Amino acid sequence: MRPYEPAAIEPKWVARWEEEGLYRAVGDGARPRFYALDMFPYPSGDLHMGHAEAFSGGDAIARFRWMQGHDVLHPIGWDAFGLPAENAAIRRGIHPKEWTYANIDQQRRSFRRMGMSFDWSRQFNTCDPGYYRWTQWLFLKLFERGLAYRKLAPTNWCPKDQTVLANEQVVNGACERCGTPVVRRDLVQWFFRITDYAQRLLDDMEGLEWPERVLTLQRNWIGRSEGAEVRFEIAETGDEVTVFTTRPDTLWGVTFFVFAPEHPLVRTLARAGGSAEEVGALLDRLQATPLTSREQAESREGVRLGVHAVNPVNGEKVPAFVAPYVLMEYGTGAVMGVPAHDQRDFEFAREHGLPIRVVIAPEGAELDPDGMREAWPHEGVMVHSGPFDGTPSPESIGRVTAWLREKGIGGPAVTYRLRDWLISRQRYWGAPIPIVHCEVCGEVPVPEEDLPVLLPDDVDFQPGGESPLARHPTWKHVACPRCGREAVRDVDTMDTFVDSSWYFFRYCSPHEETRPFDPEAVGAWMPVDQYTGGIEHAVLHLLYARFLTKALHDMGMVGFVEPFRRLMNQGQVIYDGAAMSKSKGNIVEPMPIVERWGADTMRLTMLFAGPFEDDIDWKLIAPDPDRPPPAYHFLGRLWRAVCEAAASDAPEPEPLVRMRHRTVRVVTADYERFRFNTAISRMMELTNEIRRTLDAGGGAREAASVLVQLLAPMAPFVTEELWREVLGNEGSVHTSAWPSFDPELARE
RNA sequence: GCGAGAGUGGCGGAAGCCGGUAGACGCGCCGGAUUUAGGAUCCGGUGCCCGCAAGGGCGUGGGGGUUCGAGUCCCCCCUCUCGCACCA
Repeated sequence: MRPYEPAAIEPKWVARWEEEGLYRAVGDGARPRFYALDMFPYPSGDLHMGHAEAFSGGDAIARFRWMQGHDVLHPIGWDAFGLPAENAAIRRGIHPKEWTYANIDQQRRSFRRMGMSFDWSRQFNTCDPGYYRWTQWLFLKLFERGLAYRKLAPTNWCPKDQTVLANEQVVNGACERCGTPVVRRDLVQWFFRITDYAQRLLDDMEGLEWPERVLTLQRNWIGRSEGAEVRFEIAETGDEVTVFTTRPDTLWGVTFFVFAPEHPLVRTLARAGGSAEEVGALLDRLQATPLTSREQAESREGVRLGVHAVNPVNGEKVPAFVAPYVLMEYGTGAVMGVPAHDQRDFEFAREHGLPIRVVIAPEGAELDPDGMREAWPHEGVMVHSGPFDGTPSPESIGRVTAWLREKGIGGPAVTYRLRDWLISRQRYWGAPIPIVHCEVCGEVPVPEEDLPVLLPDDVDFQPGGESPLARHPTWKHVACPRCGREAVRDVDTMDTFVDSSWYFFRYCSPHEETRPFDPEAVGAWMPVDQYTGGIEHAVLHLLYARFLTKALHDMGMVGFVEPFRRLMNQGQVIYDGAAMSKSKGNIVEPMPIVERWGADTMRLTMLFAGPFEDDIDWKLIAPDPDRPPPAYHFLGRLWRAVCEAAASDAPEPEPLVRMRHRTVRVVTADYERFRFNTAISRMMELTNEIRRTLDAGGGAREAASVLVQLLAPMAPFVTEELWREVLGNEGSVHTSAWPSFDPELARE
């Protein structure tokens, strides 16, 4: 009997499978289609442990579906533009292009070595002009429909990376990529109008088979809030100011009024109220304050504007303030102050000596405003509220809202936390925004036939506050496409997340040269049946991709509104309780392990370590780097058992027959639910039973054959070698028909 | 604070929706066989406590409840992880 030697068998099969064209998606409709998608990798180096984990699971699903008779689309490509590659290239003193393509080559080699069942004929990189011309094309389509627009807005600026960031890319007030606290900058930037889709992004979650965690994250991020809007008037100037509130039932408790510092009326009202100097000083100070420290300061500072707001429900005049605790980005940028029933307003009132008026009373009790130590934000009965006295809480909000509408001073309103997606980047390594700025014509889209707007290679790409493209001597100077006068190109590039928000469409027809994708191919393959990737994209990529799909749907380009039917998140691979990182020096590389012990061992170890969505602590799983990871021993046992079983023609005893059928039943169900770990444990049991049977003189050929098939999606090499060379089958185990079971025999 | 999820041997983890011998499978450890040797292979043992043994007792974060029967269902509490966090 030959020993189990992964290094001797694995490379051989990589070559054979490619020769035989085993993993080409056909798309002829002869078999049911299955689109198995893995989040495409970012080429920042060789594959890491996270890739090994994610792709082991994604590949198992694709192979399982293949054996079940599906026509599987399992593509691969590279998310190749963006900051990390650019920063790494700068550190190494080489061109981002060179660095990126070298990494792609390396990752491609590693994927092949691992035996991934990708359809290599469909691969592409987002930094290739053949791809990004269509990213630019999509920008133009969004622009046409008013979904891409430019505005002056306060933005999150990363001082280290020298670019603006989207809200989704700011984590705890710091740059998602480098951890530097972001500062505020007012800049004219391009945005995608994702807020138009806020409600649909919420509603369409209903039909998604996604982990609850991810849906919750998206729901929170969109942050729908129901309430009312109410129009106040500024007594001294007659300006009308609308506020949003979730508690219209507390309107009779308003004792002051507050504007966000960025509110457009603040400076004029300050002048009108005689507080221009003091207010100006506050605004100047805030302008220089990083967003983070401003958000974290829970101070209740504020300045009296000197004007008053008129409460429309009772005509009372209350003093107006400007205060940093009110955010321009949420609601209308102005709020009514109800200290008795809102904690922030309570603190503000105490700080500034403002009256506290109780208008909601707890069941059968009174609140004493002077004795209150905090606001009372709970339900209760309305008091001191004119016509609404005695109205109990649950329905009071609706009644007051209806009344506001009748009186013409407000009405129901919904507000979302979601902000428009800022997509401009002041960096080199990205797709140029296909717009020309003309002094006469304004923002002029680059004509479709002139796409792509090529990213020039000869640029000093050091970040420097404005886009490096601006420093190129000639690139930006063009004739206006509309009037022919001298004009300049937009010098910013697009956020990498724009590139990745549509790549899954491209896979369906990757060689299209006259359009981004063939709608027919997209209609046939999509939505994606199974999407595998990390949870870190819960409110980034996954939200953007959903938005873009809906936009394409509205343009009549696709017939569905959700791109990913089913989503599976793998856990992280950590080491000794902490994330692997260069600074900690605890990085374990997957490829040396693959070279030494085999890809099958690597894959099976990942999948057996625990539930797919749970984190794996590599130190606990494989504490000694010089000893084989645990799955290696199992594969050796399997190898010997199958070799022995193949050599015997003795009849298979009934207990083994039953176990064989049972295993097929349970393992099939486990694959469907991504329960790789328990599937493997079942196969280990079958392996043990085969050994016992053989030792007792029984036969186990059929059981061994079934076992090899069941394991094939997770350990493609050893099973192929056993299937063809040991069990003597003609074709590949990976195109063999998934074993069936007799329900009678498969009973427990 | 709000939201989501989780607490099971020395360790990773099993015990589906719908209560039925808790700890499958594996790692580690202990003992044995084979071997020049082994980090190779094979066999046996391994939740905790008492006991030489037969056997007995205790066990799924804590407390209570429902039930013939609870890791699983209900109530209260504790701990941990992850999001969001001045969102009006």
